[in-house]
Amino acid sequence: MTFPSKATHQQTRAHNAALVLRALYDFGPISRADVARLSGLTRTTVGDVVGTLIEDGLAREIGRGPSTGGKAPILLELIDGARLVIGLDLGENEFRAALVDLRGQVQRTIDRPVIGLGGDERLGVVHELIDALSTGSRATLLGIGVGTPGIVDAATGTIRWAVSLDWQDLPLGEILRARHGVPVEVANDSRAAALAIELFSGQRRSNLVAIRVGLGVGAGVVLGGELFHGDGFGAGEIGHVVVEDDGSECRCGRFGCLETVANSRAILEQATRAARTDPESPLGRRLARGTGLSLEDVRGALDDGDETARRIVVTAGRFVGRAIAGMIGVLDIEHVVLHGSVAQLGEPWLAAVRDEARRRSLGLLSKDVSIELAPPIGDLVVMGASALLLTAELGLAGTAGLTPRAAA
Amino acid sequence: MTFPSKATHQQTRAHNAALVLRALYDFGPISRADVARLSGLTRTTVGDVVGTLIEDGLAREIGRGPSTGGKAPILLELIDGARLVIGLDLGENEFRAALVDLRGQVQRTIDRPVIGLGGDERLGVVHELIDALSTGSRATLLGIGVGTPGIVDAATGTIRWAVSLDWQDLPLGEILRARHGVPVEVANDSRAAALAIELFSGQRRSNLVAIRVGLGVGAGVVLGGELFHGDGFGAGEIGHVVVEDDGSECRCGRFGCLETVANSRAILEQATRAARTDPESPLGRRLARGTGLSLEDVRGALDDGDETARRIVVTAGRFVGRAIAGMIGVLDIEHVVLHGSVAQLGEPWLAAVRDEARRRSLGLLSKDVSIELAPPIGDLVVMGASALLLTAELGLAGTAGLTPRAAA
DNA sequence: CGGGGTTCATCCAGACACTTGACAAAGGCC
DNA sequence: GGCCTTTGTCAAGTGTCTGGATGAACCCCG
Repeated sequence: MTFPSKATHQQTRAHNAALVLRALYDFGPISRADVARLSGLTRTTVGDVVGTLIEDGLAREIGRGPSTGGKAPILLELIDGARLVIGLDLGENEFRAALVDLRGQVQRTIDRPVIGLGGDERLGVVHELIDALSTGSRATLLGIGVGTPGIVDAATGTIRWAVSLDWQDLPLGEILRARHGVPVEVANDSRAAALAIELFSGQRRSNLVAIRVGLGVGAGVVLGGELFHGDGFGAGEIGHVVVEDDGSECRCGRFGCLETVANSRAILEQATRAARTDPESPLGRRLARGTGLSLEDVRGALDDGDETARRIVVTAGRFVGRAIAGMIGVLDIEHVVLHGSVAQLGEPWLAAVRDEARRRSLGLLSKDVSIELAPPIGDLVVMGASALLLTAELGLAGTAGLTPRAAA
Repeated sequence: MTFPSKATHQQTRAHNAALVLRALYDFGPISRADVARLSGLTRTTVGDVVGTLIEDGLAREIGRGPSTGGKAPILLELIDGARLVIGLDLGENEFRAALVDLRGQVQRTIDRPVIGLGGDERLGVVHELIDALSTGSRATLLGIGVGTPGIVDAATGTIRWAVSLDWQDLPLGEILRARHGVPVEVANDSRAAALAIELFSGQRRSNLVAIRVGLGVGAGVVLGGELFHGDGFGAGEIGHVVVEDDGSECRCGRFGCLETVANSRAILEQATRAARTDPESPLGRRLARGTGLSLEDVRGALDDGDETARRIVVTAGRFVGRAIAGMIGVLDIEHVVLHGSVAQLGEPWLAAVRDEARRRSLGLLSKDVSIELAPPIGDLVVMGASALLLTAELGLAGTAGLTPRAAA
């Protein structure tokens, strides 16, 4: 049993400083007095904290605001570019790195294909990407965030198991910290994406589930504004819950996993079969055009009113809805966000997800549930990787800065 | 959006005081120096806090322990009976109240049948029970905890919806606080039970799910040592997730809810049908004996090797296992505890639950999962109601005392 | 145009709680 | 008996929040 850790004055300060920073982040430009009202801190304390923020170059005064009957307030704003973070998306086929500012604005992006590379070579690519982005901005580099497939021990930054990257028990966090000398956060890609939505979508929803449906199916669970990892850092691994008896084989070795019925491959396989059966259908004509069907083709077929395509997509969507219904029961979470390549199929799929989720969950709970597509805020994994770091270092998400880490 | 609240010195103190109390609670008898080592606090601070605890009558010195090479430590222990709480279990048929000490030891219990009573009369029974238990012990009465069916706004103590008790939007917390002048915590009974297991089972497991399978099916989700309520205080309401297409009608109005296939009624109905079909079977002979079958009869039939009974029980258990598999995927929680009347069927049921949960969840996650029956620590709802209060007022569970409440 | 009221920001003294360093008390070991 | 170790406490110091007071800045109004 781990014993909870003590509280210190430094933590109090860190918490309140994070509070002020977050007020600037979410509500700026804003005056000291308004920050005080918003946070409950005294004007004195806010003034003091703001002083250090300005000293650190994180905030600045931008002149006077309108008076409300008395002295006009001095408006403060966060300096978006005061710190930069590097967000990494270690995709199966391609690694992407981006230099991102505090608001999630991407300054530069680099991609590198990694198909066919071994584990060590892939690690080399990671270094290379970071080096390329960090030259010239090292002064303001807040740290490095990494989103990767597989199971990641986010506490230490160790990748336990990432088959598709040929990595096992790789202490990536430690390696990057040692080599680049900045804080590093590592998490599973779907989890990271969830945090991106929490932080950058413009609406803080302290509890939310973000489900990624693409080739894989995975979710990120945000509770109390913070990523929830579970006992073994596997929270959100819903893709391999068995949902169909006697289903087809999954890459995990089991049969009938959610992935096998709801992911992009499942949809494409069925679509291809349907296309072969009826070459004159919209799906069939699309198959004839090229080497194989893509989700774009399926989407096109849907637009053309292909009934078979619709049925395939709806069936896949229903399985996702079913999984959501289960989550609603367990967590009673009001916000579910969908993303990934399959989510981009749009309406008929989304409608099926929603319908099935509502049909299968307690009305009292589900009536307030919103199931939406992710807002277009860029590459969610890269953004999420950045969000990991902003949260850990600046307390921009979550309950703001009470972690020992933030006090350091 | 609610803005996080500020940190103060009082909260720091409350947190650290809770930490010391908890060290005494979990590891006592223990010396000040050991508490300091355990918590990371300095000996000075620990000594100071212990002073106030002794002043408040919560702890006492019980003489010297063995020396480890230096001055022998003064051992401290929690005074179990220093405070008492009243725990209420508002069951459908019967209200139960118990006077419980800090260790969960029950001092006195009172039961009152409430069958046939209206909502107001039931509220009267609640007052009556509290009055009966609180006379003579008001000085040390820490507060009142309530476990009730239905959806409860635990933040305010308002019962939103409890059909079986004929209550709707009843501000029970406020009513009891006003009438009895002590802190009051109200929560759903299944949630409360989960907290009881967390606090009183002797093993703190910061994440756990406790599933109650009886006439109703409900769970309590403990995350980070604290009850998780969800956005609408419905977290754990898994009984009404639809798990069977074209299933039978549930009391919630839907068809095929988990309850309809896994609760005691489902088992008894199928058992009765089987008993009628084959009157010579163990089930059949038991049906002939009385007016109807009980779970005891089913259990007896299982012991007699009734294959049909086994199949019925296993089928019901499998549905629970399926629900657990879903939870493992979403939350990756290692500890699942089962309780309620159906859980007492024992082995074949439990084995089916376990087997199905493992078969349907990702091996990497489920291999470390323990699915156990609740330890025999008395009436779980009464204990849980008490635990609610001990947690809120003394910070005995959870991350210890950082809530504004505890600072008061 | 000046006075009164209001709001903003800061300064300063005080309170609170943790930290550090020192020390006496109490035990074991040689 | 002397020395070392450990415990518990004390006093001084430090960091941080609080609350009252003060000056600055602005609006409104006569």
